[in-house]
Amino acid sequence: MVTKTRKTSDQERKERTRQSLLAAAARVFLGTGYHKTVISDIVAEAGVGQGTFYRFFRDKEDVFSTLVDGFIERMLAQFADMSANLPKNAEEYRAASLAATKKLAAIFEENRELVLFFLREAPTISPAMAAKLDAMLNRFAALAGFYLQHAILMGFARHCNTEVVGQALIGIALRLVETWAKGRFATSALDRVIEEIVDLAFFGFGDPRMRLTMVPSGEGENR
Amino acid sequence: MVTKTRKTSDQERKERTRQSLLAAAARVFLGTGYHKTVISDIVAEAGVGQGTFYRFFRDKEDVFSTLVDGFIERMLAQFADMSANLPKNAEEYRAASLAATKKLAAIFEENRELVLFFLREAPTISPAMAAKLDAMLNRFAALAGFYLQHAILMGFARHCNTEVVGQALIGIALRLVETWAKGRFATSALDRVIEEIVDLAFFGFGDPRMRLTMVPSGEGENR
Amino acid sequence: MVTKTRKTSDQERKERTRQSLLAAAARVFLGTGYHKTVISDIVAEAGVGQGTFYRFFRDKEDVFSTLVDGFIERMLAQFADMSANLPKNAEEYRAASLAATKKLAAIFEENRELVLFFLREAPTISPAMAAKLDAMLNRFAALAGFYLQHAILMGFARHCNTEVVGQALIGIALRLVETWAKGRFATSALDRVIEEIVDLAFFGFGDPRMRLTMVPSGEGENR
Amino acid sequence: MVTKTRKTSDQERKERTRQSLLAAAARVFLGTGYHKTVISDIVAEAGVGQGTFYRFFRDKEDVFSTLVDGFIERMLAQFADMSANLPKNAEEYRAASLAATKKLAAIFEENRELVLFFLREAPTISPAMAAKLDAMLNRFAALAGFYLQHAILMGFARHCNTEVVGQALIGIALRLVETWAKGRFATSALDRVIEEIVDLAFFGFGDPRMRLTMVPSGEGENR
DNA sequence: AATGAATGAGCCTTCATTCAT
DNA sequence: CATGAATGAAGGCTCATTCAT
Repeated sequence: MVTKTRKTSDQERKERTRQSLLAAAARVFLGTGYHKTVISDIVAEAGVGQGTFYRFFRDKEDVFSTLVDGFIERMLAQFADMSANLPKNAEEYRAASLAATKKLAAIFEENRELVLFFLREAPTISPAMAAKLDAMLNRFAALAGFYLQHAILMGFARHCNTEVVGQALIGIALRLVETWAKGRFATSALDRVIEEIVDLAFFGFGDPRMRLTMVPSGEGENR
Repeated sequence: MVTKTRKTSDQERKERTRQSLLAAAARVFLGTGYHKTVISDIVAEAGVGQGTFYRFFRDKEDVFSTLVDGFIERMLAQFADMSANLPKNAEEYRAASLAATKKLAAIFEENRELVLFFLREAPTISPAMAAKLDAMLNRFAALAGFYLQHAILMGFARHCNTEVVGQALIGIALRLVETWAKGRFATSALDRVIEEIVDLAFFGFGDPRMRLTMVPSGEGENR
Repeated sequence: MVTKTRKTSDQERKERTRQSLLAAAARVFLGTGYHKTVISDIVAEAGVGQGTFYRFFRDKEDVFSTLVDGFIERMLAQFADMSANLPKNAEEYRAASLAATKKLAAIFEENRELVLFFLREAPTISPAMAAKLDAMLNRFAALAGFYLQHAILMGFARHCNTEVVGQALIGIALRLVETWAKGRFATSALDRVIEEIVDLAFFGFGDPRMRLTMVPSGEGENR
Repeated sequence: MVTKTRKTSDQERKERTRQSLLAAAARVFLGTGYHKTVISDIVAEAGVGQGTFYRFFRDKEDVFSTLVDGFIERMLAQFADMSANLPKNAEEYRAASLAATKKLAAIFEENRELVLFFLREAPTISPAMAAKLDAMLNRFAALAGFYLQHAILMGFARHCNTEVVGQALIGIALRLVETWAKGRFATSALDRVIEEIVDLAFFGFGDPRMRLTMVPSGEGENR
């Protein structure tokens, strides 16, 4: 007779197996790369039987997808509350931008390998997976664009195409993540790099004196 | 005895075969993706026998690598002469940046699929291929950094970490390439997008009035 | 959960599969020759799937090697106890030689094809395999040499280079095995052939009267 | 117009090509082993085109066979005259045996690698090739048997099965060739080894005193 | 006659997937 | 439910052989 407790423990054991498969898959994927990973690597790493894999996942893409979904979920959760309090002035805006960037960097530091792996491999796995990555990046781009839009409306950012700039900011982040991971910028502390690019985003690299003449709507400046 | 004409025509035939394999490989890679492509796809597309492939290439990676080398070579050739005449003032600098970006965009437009393919797949193919892509991007980043450095010395760019900014600019370019390819920015013309990001690079998105207070050396501006 | 019985029966099934592959390999090797045999012949003969072969053996040489190791092991086991009781006089020595030769012949009769196959093919398969055969033959040669040495010391064999003679005896055995297998000596019974060569080994074919003059230490004989 | 000289030189060139293919094949076979040798190795070694091979030989076995035929022919030529003068007494018989063995050894020394190669590989190449080797060895065995028969008839060899002993002698030769080639017997000079085995053949290793009692027809000895 | 580019049959090997226990 | 033995489809690669030049 199957008691309720028995059922529960069965359930729990099953879930534990599933988790160890997921964890094993993550480790193997990171070490070997998605395309070179074979199912038997995963089950060996997880210490379960070959057939067990198929009780939980359809195939390699399925387990990858599951892993990725979890990651994206955690990722977006971190920024879910961000839209709650919008900056009220330029100072706050810059501070919020700096904070958001640092938060992003922190998340990246914690998940360094997984992030890089996902960014690099997702586009080559399947259209579905590529779309998932794309959707995530676009959400971030849209978020940045939304803040920028707000700043423009509030008058503490100049008028610009927020869609383009939003994507550009994501591009900066992605490239710096890659470069940072490869150990370039060795001399600069991460915080310095972040400030550097926030400055870039706010002020560009142009000489301040130049812009007086170059920006059409320049009359506001030389008051 | 082998006549000279015989040898020449053999040589030519061989080269034609090689080229048709390369072209076929490019087409198949783009359509199917590197990892899902099998050699028999390529030879079928090229209309040659299976064994013929191995007369020219060691394996799939070899043909990919050959394709990529050709592309990188053409790419760098386009920018080889750029360092010849450095901009002499801010105006020229901005014009040169705009021109370079447009040139890059034009090259991309011509090789749209190959570029995207290389950017996406290279990191997952092999460490060697990843290194090749990385090297190319770093060269561009260094080039941008070098120009920026020159501008700073000339006094028409503000002082900043040229290494970081160089990479950031590459990031912007990569992300916009991706986004553009997916048909976003549908409403904006390519030229507008380019101007937008060159402006971003020069001036940031910060409100010009803001920087008066935020940039320490701001007094130079409102004299 | 895996029960102990499950594990046991799995183990047994696996071993049975392995054995049927080994047996099939032996049959196919003998019929087709090592070099012309292909893996698919073996699996077809064994009645298992193509992939199954690779669960047990690395390649063709591996299965051959396994087969050979088993054979050598059985072979040497037969002669392991031989050194226990050394002959105490010439009579015993001759009897022991006859017995050993007959035993060898019996083993050969039982494994006729495998022996011939191994003798013929091993040298062409790989240096490792050639060395294995060589080692086995040298062990037999050394064994024969050792007995001869003992006989010389005991005074019932004339002094000679035991190393050379040991190898010569192996040579005789090998050649007769080959010839016998081909059905020559059809008229003579195996036992007669064996006696013939034991006599050859003991007395040579020279006329007894001749040796009186030819052997330097001949004075012992015509007392 | 094709002159006679033109024809001749064409003929000669063709023959030279054929010879260089044969020589190249021999070198490659010895270095690589028959089974691992591929046609392209041979043509590369010979410095001719791939197709040229097929103008002279049907396939790999054909060229091997040609090589072997030449070798056997030369081999047998060396012993063709031997039957001319048969030994007239035991002394001559022994001397002739020694001489023949030394001649054999000399031939072997000159063609060491080719001989070993042929002995080892022939049985695994095809039944036809195995038969060729077998036939050659049997001819030698028959030759030895014939001499022995003659000696028996003349009364300077004891009565024995000449067929068996003939093969046994070949066996001794083959085994010593193998062993000698591997560098064993390092201490003994070749001539000593040869004398050793001729003695073995004539007298066996048995103690001369023993045979008085053991050979049934022993009374003839101590007359 | 000689060449060597091209070919494709054929073998090896891997690995996702099934299924009896 | 978990297992792992067994499978065979699929793809890589080699190399003997052909044939246009």
